[in-house]
Amino acid sequence: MTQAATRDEPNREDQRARLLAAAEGLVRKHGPDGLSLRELARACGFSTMAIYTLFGGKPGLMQALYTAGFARLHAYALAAEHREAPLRWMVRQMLAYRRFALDNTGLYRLMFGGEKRFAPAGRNTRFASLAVPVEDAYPAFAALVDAVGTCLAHHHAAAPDPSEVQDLAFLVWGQMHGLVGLEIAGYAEPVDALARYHNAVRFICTHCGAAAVEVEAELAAEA
Amino acid sequence: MTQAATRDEPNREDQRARLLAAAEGLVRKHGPDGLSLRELARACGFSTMAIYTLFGGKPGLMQALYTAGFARLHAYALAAEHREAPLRWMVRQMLAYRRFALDNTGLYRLMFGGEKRFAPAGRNTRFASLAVPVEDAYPAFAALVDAVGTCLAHHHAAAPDPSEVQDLAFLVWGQMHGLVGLEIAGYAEPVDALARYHNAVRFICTHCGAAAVEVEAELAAEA
DNA sequence: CTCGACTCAATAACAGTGTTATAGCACTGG
DNA sequence: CCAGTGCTATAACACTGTTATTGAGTCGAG
Repeated sequence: MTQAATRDEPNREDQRARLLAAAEGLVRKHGPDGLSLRELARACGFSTMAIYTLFGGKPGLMQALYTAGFARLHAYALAAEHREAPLRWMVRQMLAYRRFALDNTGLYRLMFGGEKRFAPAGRNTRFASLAVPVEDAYPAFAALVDAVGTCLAHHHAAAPDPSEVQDLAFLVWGQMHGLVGLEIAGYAEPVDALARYHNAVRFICTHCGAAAVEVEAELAAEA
Repeated sequence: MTQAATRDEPNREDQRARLLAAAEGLVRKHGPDGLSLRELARACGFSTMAIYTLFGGKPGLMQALYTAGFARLHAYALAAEHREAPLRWMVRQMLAYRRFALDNTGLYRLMFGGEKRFAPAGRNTRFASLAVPVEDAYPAFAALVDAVGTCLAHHHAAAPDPSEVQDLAFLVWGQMHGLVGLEIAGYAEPVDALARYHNAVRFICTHCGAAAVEVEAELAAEA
């Protein structure tokens, strides 16, 4: 049977978690491409092979970091939720996105760097379920769509068209991702980047129908 | 004297150009991180050492690709210039940005991937002039500022505040970079990405004061 | 023309990477 | 208690960027 010697399951999960945490630290320090399996194994006291049995190799590890990153981004988005005040929700949502990116630069670059989604190199069949999942990004994006939709509905009389909400949410995502990406890549001093990000928030919120003074008040409240 | 044996200068420049072109091809195929000095040297018939004498090592080569990339982006921007019709200029400028990114995905990722700007690893003093030049990006950005400024001035009565133009141009850059980055990273099908990019063009141009039908006409003309 | 000096390119070596093959350990099921 | 199996550690392979060394070639001075 394949179930023969599963050993203690919780131990396996703990090891995975420890490796993932350490890997995230290394990615934070050296960037997504500076992650070395040997250094990671040394830092955790394991051998290099443990990573292969637990993740199936480096692509599997990257994949795990990828999904963990989107889970955390989703958590940031949920923490910013504020259904009773749609405008505040919107502002907090946008600021939370940038905060996530700046707090987790390594993960962010790994998620959006455009690597061909970590296709495994070897012929290991056990971890063939990798390579593809853009869908990990969906929950975080759905939260953004939610915020944009309620904000639009709150400031306009008629309920907005769902596809229009999707389109606008994607534009907002693009705006946030672009500014944050430029900031991370070093094309703006942090103070300028913050001011420009605030400009983007103003830009989008007023487009949603919010009054300029209200937006300013929310920005001041979140500062 | 240091001028002793400069050998034939044009030959050196030719070799640099050949290596750069081949390197760009490899970056296009394998991504910025998949560039191998040995493979590059093999493809050009040189030895690995030639890259060291001509570029000072891999960081120097990356740096050369970086500046070449921004020169080409600037060329795309200049080709989109259309001073007599500010709105058309604006639309063409934005579309040219995306076209550049899609035509030169490898270079684009190298330019905006956020690598710590190619600091040389060894203690080679001859190529110490590397690491820093964010300024390579300036000409391309200046062209964008120019387009945004004249478009704003054309659709508004009073001449716009220069700093306001700069801020808006940076927002536009962020919007373009974000959408293109998401597209390159695989977060949108090409057809959806194009439609959303068009949405961004509409969004920004109408914000500049252009009439919706005019923008639509320009988009149709450029299709 | 000849010879020293100097630059550059090619070979090979070093430290590092991901991955794989081989062997050994620790454990469970009978 | 023993066979069998999953997991790990050691070592090897092919590859990377970088550096040291060697050898070939060119230049200018005497």
